Amino acid sequence: MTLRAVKPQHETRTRILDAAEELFMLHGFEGTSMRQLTSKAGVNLAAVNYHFGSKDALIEAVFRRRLDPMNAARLAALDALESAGRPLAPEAIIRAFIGESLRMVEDAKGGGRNFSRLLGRTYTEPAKPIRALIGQLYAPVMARFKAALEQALPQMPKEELVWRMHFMFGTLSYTLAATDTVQLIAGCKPEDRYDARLLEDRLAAFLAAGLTAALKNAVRKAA
Amino acid sequence: MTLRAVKPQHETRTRILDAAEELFMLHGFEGTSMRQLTSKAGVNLAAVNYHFGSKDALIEAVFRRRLDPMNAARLAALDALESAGRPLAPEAIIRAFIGESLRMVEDAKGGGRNFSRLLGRTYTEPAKPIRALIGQLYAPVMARFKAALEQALPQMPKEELVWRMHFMFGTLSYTLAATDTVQLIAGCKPEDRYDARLLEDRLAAFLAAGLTAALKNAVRKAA
DNA sequence: CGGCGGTTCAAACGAACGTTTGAATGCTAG
DNA sequence: CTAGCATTCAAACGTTCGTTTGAACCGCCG
Repeated sequence: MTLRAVKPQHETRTRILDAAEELFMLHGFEGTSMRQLTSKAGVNLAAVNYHFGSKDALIEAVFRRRLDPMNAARLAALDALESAGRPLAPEAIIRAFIGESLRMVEDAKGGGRNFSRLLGRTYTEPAKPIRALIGQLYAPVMARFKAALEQALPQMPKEELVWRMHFMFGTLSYTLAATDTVQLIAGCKPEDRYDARLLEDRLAAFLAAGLTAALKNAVRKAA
Repeated sequence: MTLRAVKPQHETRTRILDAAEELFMLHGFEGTSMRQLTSKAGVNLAAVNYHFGSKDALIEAVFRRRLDPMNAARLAALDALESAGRPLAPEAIIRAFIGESLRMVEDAKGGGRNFSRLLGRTYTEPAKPIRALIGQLYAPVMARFKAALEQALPQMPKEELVWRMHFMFGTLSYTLAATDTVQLIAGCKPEDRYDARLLEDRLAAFLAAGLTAALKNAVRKAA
């Protein structure tokens, strides 16, 4: 509990979390073994069970370390918007949501890029405990942003809005997870892939247009 | 090679493929064991190695069974469009691409729904051999649709189009993979989730608006 | 200086992994 | 009827899995 304790006290934990972040991203949870993980982290095999209790508890810790602050930042950004001017543009709300996560992609040094891709692929992970965890961590943010969008688009049928939000999260999560897939389409070098500012502009324009698209007849009838 | 051979000759293969489709979707490739898989399929443990050679070869077979016909159907749909009228609307091109996959989601009985979700989560799978397989299976379709969109949107910078196509595939794959996540946003019952017609209308409207959105200043400068 | 909590370590636990084997099975062709 | 072939089967292969154990190590406080 003195000088030395302050730094290395959690150094092993941090090294484990960083290694887990990268390996989970690369091979999935079930595809990553404790032996790979502890080996990459440079710690003893038993360290994970000592510090976290189990592999499942480690998974939760990996998500909480980044997701809690990120969602807090999203809510703060929305707070700032709402406290300023009255009528919120849909695109401003979208930027409040995606900005924080895209900035994380840029942070390759701090491991944010690994986590971004991990998070992106986790959205499509159907394993029950993980879905439950993600749902729990996201519920408050989801509710706030849904309310904000409902207010910004009062004429949109609620059900249509739900679907369009679903599409938006899909686009974002895929963008986070598979930035490299652009090459499959382009067939060329990446260039500015990690310029968060530019990517946010591109994505915000795309999403805002989709979100505020005119209603089709069939859809309007179903509502 | 006579009567009996026609049906049950490949019945074991089919049962394995169906079980693999569902289990890979639920637990991923590395998370699915041969023992679960053969047990669910109701076949002997050795059957997979006998009929397919290895687990990896089974994975490839699972994708080829559905993806080859689906991409052929996409190309056929685009052919039909191009042979008819000259100027193609972007939304028509989009529908040619997404229609076939959304119709597969509806086919819960034939296992198409399982495969849809498997496919959706595979887009964010970074494992090298799988990315290579997917890339190989999709390359021709990607090239054709990219060319069609370039022709339909001649004024759009090539690089911006690449990104918007990336966003589109992301939205589609997420929609296929995580149809249940709508509940996270809506917090209510699913209702018409599997009405492919309605879903295609919603998605096509969203994507067409995003694809043809006005260019932002920053983005235009970068191009 | 002695020992005490927090941490690391090598070693081992039983269970489950993908794959292989060689004998049994059942239909087909001669 | 029988020889032959594709398929199925139970059993075992060696390896790796997540977790547990008990001893060693360390800097700090009494």
